[in-house]
Amino acid sequence: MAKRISHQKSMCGVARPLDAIGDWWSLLIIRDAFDGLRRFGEFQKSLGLAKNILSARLRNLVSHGILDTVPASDGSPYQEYVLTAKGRGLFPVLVALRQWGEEFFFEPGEQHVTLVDKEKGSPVQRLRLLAEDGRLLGPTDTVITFPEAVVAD
Amino acid sequence: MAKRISHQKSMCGVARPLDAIGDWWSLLIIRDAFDGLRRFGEFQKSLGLAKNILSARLRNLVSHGILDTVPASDGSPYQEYVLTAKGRGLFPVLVALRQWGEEFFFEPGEQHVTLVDKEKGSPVQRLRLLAEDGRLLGPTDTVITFPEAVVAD
DNA sequence: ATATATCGGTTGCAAGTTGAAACCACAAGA
DNA sequence: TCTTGTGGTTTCAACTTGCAACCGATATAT
Repeated sequence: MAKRISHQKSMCGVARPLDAIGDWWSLLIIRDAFDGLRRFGEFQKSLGLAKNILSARLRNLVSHGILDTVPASDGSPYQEYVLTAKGRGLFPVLVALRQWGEEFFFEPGEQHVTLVDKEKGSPVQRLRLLAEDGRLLGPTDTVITFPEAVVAD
Repeated sequence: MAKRISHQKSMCGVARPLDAIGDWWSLLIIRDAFDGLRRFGEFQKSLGLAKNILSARLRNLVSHGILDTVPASDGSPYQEYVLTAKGRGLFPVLVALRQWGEEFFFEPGEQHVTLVDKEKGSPVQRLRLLAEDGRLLGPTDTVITFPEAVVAD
């Protein structure tokens, strides 16, 4: 089942997540879980994937601690799949992906749903990456390394 | 080559991106591109994937307008792969994934590289999602809909 | 009691994808 | 000339995907 990354060098902070959610369907399952879906059949109907695949994906997500199975909630003898804290931690990933999709994958003017602030109904801002001192950071302003203990400038 | 999603409902702002970068390697290639890698051989050495796969992935990324091929830069008769604006737009996605990975995929105390502010060398803050009026938003504070379509309760 | 349906899967199998290794074309160097 | 390095393509066995059929447990209808 595991995609088998044999590469140590790649097992960085980006590669490890991909090992858990790096396939196509998993993120869509998680997105639906954020939307409140919990039952096998709900996911299957929403996503339209084959049941064996859904079964495998759910099992994989549970084994990675992203979803958890809880006995039931409404009488039925089945289980439900709910996001763990780790799973809920994927919220920024979904938002980032969605914002990128909205910016580059829709024609200007093409009608589509978007992420809005529930309280006000107004669109959210873009995700922001801030430095420790509050400066807004872009791709060229960061580097991947061990944080310096340095304080002096 | 395309994973062929036939599901209209799924072709939302999350699914469209996944159609372009939804496989395991593509994001790692893009990550390396952010790190300054440009040449076929550099990607191959860094990632350790088979050359045919790399070739296919690069072609796919170029066809999606995420990478662009430029003739050469240092005399060699080959081409280089550079991020387009669309590709650079993936920066928040990578950051989100990395921050999630750092939070949940490393033992507390396990040594690992992280994203730091290039200027100061200090760790960056977590990505923030802000409402239009500046409130910090979490998973339960947002909903996916058409903007302004919210009904008062 | 019997038939039927629904839910949450598993199993079988055909088709598609992946990836290691071999091969190829071109250019530079010895 | 022969060798090395770069940037791929081709080949082919192994693996993954996904449709469809099946299964067992409950629920509902007759």
